[in-house]
Amino acid sequence: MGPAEVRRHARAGGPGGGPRGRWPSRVRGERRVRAPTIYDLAERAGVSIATVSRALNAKSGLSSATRARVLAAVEELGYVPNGTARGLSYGATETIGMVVATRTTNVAQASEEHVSLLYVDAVIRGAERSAQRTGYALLLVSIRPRSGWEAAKRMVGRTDGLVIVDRAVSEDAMTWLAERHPVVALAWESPKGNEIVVRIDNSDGTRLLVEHLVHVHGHRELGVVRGPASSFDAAERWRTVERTAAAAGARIVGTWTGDFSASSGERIGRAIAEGTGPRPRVLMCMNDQMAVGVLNVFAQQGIAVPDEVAVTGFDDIVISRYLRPPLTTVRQPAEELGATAVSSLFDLATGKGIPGREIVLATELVVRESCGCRAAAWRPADAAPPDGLLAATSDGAA
Amino acid sequence: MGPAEVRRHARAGGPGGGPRGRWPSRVRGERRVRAPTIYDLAERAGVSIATVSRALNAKSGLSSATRARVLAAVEELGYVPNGTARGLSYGATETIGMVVATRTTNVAQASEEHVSLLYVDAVIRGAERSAQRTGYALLLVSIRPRSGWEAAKRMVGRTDGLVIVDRAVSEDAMTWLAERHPVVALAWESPKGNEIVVRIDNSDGTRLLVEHLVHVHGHRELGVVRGPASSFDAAERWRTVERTAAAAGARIVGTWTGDFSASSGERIGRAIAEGTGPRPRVLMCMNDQMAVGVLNVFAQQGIAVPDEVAVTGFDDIVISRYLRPPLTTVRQPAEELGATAVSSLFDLATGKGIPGREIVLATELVVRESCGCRAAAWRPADAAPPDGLLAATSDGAA
DNA sequence: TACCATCACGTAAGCGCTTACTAGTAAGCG
DNA sequence: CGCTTACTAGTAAGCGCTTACGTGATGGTA
Repeated sequence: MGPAEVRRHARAGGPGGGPRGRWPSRVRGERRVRAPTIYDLAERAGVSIATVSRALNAKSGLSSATRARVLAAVEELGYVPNGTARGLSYGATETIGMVVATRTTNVAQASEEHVSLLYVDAVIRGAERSAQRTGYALLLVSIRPRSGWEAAKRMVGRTDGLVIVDRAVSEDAMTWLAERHPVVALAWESPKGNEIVVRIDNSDGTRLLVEHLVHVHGHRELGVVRGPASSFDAAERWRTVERTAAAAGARIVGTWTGDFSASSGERIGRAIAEGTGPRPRVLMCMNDQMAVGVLNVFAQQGIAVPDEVAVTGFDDIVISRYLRPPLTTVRQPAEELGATAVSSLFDLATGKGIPGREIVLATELVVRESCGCRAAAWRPADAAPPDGLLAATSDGAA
Repeated sequence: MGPAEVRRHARAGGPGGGPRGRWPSRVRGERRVRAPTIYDLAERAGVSIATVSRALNAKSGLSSATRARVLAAVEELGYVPNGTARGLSYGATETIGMVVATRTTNVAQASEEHVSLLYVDAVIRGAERSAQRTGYALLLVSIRPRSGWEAAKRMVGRTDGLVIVDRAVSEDAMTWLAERHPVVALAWESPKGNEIVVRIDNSDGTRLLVEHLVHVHGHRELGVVRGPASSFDAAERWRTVERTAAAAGARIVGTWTGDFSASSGERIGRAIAEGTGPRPRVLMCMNDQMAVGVLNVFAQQGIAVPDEVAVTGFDDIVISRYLRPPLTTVRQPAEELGATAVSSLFDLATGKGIPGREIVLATELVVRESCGCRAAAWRPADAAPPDGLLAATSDGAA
């Protein structure tokens, strides 16, 4: 076995290539060598590149001596496989794309918007965790309001599947994407095409919350802060409030419409505080962020929560438990949403997943104090359930 | 010019390849066609693949008629370039890797840890935003405590540069990485190798905070909740507290050591609340998360903040402004940190950046109410600066 | 009218890797 | 002792794209 001929076509400065990356290999005294390839490894170990590849990928049909020789060369040269080349050859990138929407580019507004991003951050984290478990990486791309979905399109050629979060693209775009790539949509209406939809059970959580307010606290008149008309979640929650309230014998005495942001909650809170009419005794906000805004204004205006007005939210974002009073809300399992999205993508890949399927995750009533319940004791970072009052599942049960 | 011969080497089921991805092209009735390549475009438009490539990349030397023909074919076929192939050929992936550390995998503990992740989330967001501006995507990888840095290593072969957040890898690993890839380290000590370090000015912010407590509120005795010994930030903040306190004529009357988590803050808060000795009148927590824990315990135990004990933090995480009382802290520009990291990476690429350089971002004192200042009025989502008392920059000034 | 830029496009090599196919060799068997 | 079988390892094609070179056609100039 003559030591394999190596160094093919002597890199005649032809097209493509050069050292790894377009990036200059030597900038201002920086020392960075050309990244070794399997050709270098092969030369070093005295084998062919096929053998190197087999050794690297732990394929069978190799003597352990040869394998050891190759792995030694890997150490000596500090070899790292070129994922791009691997992906091209192997036919899979081992990457999952995550497309999220960014509401604002405005830096001044950024800190305000942070609050609304907490939810997406959690989804991303869950997805990353799930992807990591199978050795995949997450390619993150955000889409600005007017920027179009070109960025999402480009992801098709760079990933093995796509997770679209929360209306980051239009319906047409979704269809286009799902026609040619495995796609999972989060918080989307029922699938029309190949995409798998993962969302939460808005109606169950909303129902539990309404029933808690009516049956435990005896409220018969509800105020509601609705979400934007464009939101599927907002619509579903509102529908359920109407239906459940009627069934439970309660009346809706006032509605306000926000856009899911904390500042819209503040606007509404101010309107209520400064209004002359009778205030509702309870204000159901259709998400936590608006509740945060309302709570802030009420604190400022000296309106006691929950004694004068009870306030509730929806989502259970991280900050809700740290508010004063801690916010009673419905937990939406954001991390699990992300994790489920990724595993559904894998299912789609292995043929186990059913295109066009819909997966609904359970929500959970989280009773804290803003509804009028009293925490009997504290547990780390959160309130214990009020003493015996409620039948519904409480916070931290998991 | 005879219409170019197309469809080379008739795909004889050879190695590699097949339709895009390892993923089956047809799962349970799902319709997904083989992704069109430039060969398909070339055939459709009646030109060669070189011409297609030139049209796609807006190169010159093409008649506008030909270009239009190619672009029409793109629309008709729904073509998306294969980023992997492009990356391999072009020599750049147009992707930036972001390596972050995950503290826990434990799902039950997850909600507790969320708080500590807020900071990293913000950094990621900033980086993504910055990358997006130049058409780059972010490849996100997290590293678990014991998982080793293999994942980071693999990123070298899949990205054009790496951002390492907050000690996600060891020093040796950092050196190894920086030797063969453009690397920016966040919250790292001074660079020893090629890496560029971006961090915040811990000492300036800490100094302002100490001086505020001493000169504005007249505190002469400070309690300090220190961070973990392993943290560079914690050490620097602590050093500055000691130095500045001495210079300002104040004494440190007690120190406790936490690990930067909210739960360690609760532990310490409990120890202080239940302890028999005299309580410090002010407690400087070296990050916000520990302050959150302290505040929670104090609320539970009926200790008035700031009247009995003033509490301060460091970081200005999102929730700090919504705590009761709103937390006085030092703002660390997390998003800017991420954005700066990415732009430094680009600088490194274009030769403008200096390897081994250190970039320090300014911090800002954020006076709210937990220090004893009183908000005169509220502004959206935050408190206005206390009336005339302070010289330091206040929150929301931007 | 011969010649030479210029333009528009085609040809083909090569990016680094995986893998089907092939070949050589040692062991097993009648 | 010739022949099959099982390993091990090499050869080369091909993944989809970019781009250095070539090559006709065109038009301008001497």
